[in-house]
Amino acid sequence: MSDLFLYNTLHRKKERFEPLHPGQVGLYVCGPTVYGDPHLGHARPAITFDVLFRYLKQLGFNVRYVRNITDVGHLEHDADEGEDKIAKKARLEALEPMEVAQFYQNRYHQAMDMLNVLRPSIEPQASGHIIEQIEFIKRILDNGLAYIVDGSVYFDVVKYNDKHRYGILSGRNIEELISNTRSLDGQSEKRNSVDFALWKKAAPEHIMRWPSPWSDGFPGWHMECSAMGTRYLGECFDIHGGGMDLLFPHHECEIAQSVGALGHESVRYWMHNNMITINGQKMGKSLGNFITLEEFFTGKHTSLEQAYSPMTIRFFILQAHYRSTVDFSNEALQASEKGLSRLMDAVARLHTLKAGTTTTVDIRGLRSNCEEAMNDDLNTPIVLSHLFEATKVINLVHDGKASLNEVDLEELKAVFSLYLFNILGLTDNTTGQAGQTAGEAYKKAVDLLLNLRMEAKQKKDWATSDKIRNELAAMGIEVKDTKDGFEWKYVG
RNA sequence: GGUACCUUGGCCGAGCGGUUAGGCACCGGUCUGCAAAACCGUAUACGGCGGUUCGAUUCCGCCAGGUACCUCCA
Repeated sequence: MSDLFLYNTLHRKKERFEPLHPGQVGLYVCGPTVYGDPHLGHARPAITFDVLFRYLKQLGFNVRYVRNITDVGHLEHDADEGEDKIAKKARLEALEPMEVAQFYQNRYHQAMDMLNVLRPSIEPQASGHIIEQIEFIKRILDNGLAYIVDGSVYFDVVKYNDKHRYGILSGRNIEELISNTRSLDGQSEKRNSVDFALWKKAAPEHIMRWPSPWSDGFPGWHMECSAMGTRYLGECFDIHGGGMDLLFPHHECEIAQSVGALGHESVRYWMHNNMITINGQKMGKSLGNFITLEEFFTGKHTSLEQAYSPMTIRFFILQAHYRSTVDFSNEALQASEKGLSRLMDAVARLHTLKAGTTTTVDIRGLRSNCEEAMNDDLNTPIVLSHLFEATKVINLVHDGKASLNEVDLEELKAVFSLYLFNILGLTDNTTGQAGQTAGEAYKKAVDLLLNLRMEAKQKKDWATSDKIRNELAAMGIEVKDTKDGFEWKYVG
């Protein structure tokens, strides 16, 4: 079996993945800031790293997957006044900040569950790790790489850059950054524009605040990931993931903080998923062009021609490689919906196939082809293309135009189950929902009706036969006639 | 302005120095009481101009167009 290669943003190339400790993988991914409804942009990293998580486990690694919940910090852009997002939203809605954070965290979990994204091993909240963050800042201060101004603590990027290189991840150099950074209005306590806050003193009206050696305040933008990553995965760990938009400054600052506190880098492989675009432009909160996941699931958004199921969204995302941008459009989503349905129909059909005495089509390479694609930096579109090739085989066998022996048939079932369900995490929610809730009795009832229809057809009683089909269709049950019987599924 | 990336057939989207990606749509066919669906099959491509090479969509240069980051953002 070949080795797993992952694209490491730090070195801008694919590298063989070798964990720090054999058999163990530490994975950290930047999670959501819980101050708004989850949108399509949130789905991409969640699904990308969900697939990585699933695949690493499949490879036999013991994985600890940490994905944070940002419920404090993150200064707002016009907020040199020192107001953070959570607090601002809370005041608008006259709620406790933690109430707001909890609400959106729950919403996030709901959406992710629907997308069949597995929960991480640990999901730490920034607000629950203020002590760790303070300790982390202390270490940076002890190393002389931060300074205190009126109760706030800033990282001294210029000083850091004397000994280390600030910009190794994003490929920027500090001189250009200094000359190009727009000077923000108002006071700056920072010695240099490139410096960033480790701790911010809270303004009097600021309600999210914690005591610290320096002031009552809150941690800076980038601190939580360094502190919590170190806490749960150690001073050095394997993989850190997140969206490409976090590459700079967020991840660059994390590196500086870690080196500043620990004396060495923490992360061995940096992975970044690309953005989802809408009309060629990034779908983002700041641009106001995002569509929430709930809007996708219900179809209630002016840009949407219809509702799209969570699995359609998941499939749509997996059809592109995670490092490419994906352009959203109704057309593309509808194509995904049909493609997914074709795949799922084939799986359902697969379990009705009877083994033949001989095998006339070659499916031997399927498993290794899928594995090879996954090992090549998680090339999920290629995995899907192989599964579509196998779909063709299933259909041929179903039509009696090819046959598979017992061993090959079992292999085909095993590979589909492994890749489609376990690794890509797709589920069959077209037939699933009604079938699962109503159970076997419901299925048998439909089968009974359709058997009656078969009898009517044999008597050429087209009126009865059409009536059964049409009324079932009205209830959302789609009937397809086949050579020697029927197939049906609930389409809602 | 700085940095990085992208440009593939009607649409989406992989990939690679020489061999069919795949999906959706289209067209042709099979099946069918009808219809729908389903299934099978064919076709269409690599932004422009140069260069390297026996050969480039794939490597290099230039040009055009686009995107992202440089400010919170997945």
